[in-house]
Amino acid sequence: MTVATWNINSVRLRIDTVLQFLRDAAPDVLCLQEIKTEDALFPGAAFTQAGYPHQAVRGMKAYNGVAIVSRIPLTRPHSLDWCGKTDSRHIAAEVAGVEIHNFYVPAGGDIPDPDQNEKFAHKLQFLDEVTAWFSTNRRAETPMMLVGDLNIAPLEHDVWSHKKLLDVVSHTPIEVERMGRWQQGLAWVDAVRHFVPDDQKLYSWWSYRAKDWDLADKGRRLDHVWVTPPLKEKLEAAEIQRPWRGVEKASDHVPVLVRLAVPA
DNA sequence: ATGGTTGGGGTCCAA
Repeated sequence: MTVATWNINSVRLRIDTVLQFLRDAAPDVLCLQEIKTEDALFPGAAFTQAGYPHQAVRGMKAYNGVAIVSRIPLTRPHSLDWCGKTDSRHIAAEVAGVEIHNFYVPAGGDIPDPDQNEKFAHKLQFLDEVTAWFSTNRRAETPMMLVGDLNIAPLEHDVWSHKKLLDVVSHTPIEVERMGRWQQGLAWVDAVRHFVPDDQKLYSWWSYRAKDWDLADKGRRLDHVWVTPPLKEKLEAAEIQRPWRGVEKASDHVPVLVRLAVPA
């Protein structure tokens, strides 16, 4: 089974690009974030026509929104709310005996101080709530995947300059530490770093604001795929597909793919 | 230190 995750930054605007990706990469499951549409306007028919009829969508108007589309049957779809908000940042379902959790973690605004910036406070609370939820409701022995735009680049070489980004939201020690607790809670394995050494630069996002994103290459690895220990020995490959950042009208994120030795 | 770009919805907010 191959699972992909992609922050698409409007699924309606980029539906043709996504369909091209599905033809090109042919994942069994695609998890999307920032679909930026209410459920009624989600392009479900286009995905069905492309061979992905099994779908779980949690959208809202204009902001956020997550979805899972699959070639193979998807059961037990459910979405959870966090921090007392109904802002469409989580959806989960079971595919081929694996429970997949798809997250869009709050970006956290600009100021890395929860007392001055309520968006950063929200991000930290969100991380604490999901950590507590998994420790209460799930076990590390259960085969699960956790994917999505987690809006944190935890390792030194998950950003273009560790020193320059220490005070930049997405790479501050406070949120990296929070993310570490989340990961350690169920002994989640970083499926991409499983294949790529920690001292090698790895990015999944490049700002729209850079003059030449490719040349400057000031990226961050904000998009992640984690698996619980029973799936660790089943990991076969992982890939971050950088070329999608260079297409016409690209998302600022690129897809991340992980292949598992699990029959689809 | 500053400003740079994009998307959605509606004349600004979030990233």
